Amino acid sequence: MSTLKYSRQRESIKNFLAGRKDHPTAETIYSSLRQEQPRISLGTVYRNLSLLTELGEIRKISTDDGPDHFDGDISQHHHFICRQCHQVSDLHMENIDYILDTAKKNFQGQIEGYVANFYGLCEECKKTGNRP
Amino acid sequence: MSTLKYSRQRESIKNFLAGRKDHPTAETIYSSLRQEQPRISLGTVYRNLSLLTELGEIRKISTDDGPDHFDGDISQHHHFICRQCHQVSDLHMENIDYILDTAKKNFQGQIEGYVANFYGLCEECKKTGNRP
DNA sequence: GTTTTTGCAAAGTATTTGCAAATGG
DNA sequence: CCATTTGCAAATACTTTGCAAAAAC
Repeated sequence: MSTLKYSRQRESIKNFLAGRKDHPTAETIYSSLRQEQPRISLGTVYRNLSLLTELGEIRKISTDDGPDHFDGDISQHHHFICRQCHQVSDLHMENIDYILDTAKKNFQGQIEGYVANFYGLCEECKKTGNRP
Repeated sequence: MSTLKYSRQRESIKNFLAGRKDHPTAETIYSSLRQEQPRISLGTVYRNLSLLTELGEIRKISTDDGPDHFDGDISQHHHFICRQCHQVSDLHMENIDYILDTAKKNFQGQIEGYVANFYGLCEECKKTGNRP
């Protein structure tokens, strides 16, 4: 296995994610970082996002459609995805990890984790009454 | 809005899904149906899968990586995705819809539904001791 | 006959990868 | 120096789409 070396790009990506409450896509991260580091490449962003996700330093949020989003907050929480504007927001709520126990009851394999995504209309889209 | 016309291709796709307990991808469905209908196209498969999903006659299963899977069983249940072989299996379990109520407590938007995917090692991969 | 659906191929979106050069330790 | 990371561009994976022909009604 290989040792991890410091990289300014990776550091920026981590910092960028840490400083935001929304959940940007690779493309968004790329565009933003490019203002400070004009030579950073999209490939590098993707490579580092994958690496950081594997390391468990950030979380990847896959939705039913569109690109993946990324979250610098790895604390226990879930996400809400608006079916209208596709915004991803945090959904801090009481711990529901007991659904793991419920799931394990009738399953032979080894369950290690779960992802719960909630769907609907975000506050904004609800207000503006946008149609499905 | 437009009226729906019968199509042999759409019917085959529905039947194919109804006759299986696994959760094939568009590509798998395409390959299988092609043995009976050599001229069916992948585009048609995708178009019908989207349509059937919108109509609520089948379910689309998006995972953290790889192509979407499809499920002909629209009864209330969840899915387990093996991190090793990427197989998707059914996880019939006690109803956990109350997590909706838990989620709604601290959220301003309108939550309409959720998707809970469970991850880990399937029975097979657990046995054969494949590494992560 | 009119509308919907198809097959085909081409385009679109999201992501990964090969490689030589740059950077880190 | 040697190992890792980068930028760039090309490649890949998955899905959607335009259009003329075929099928449904």
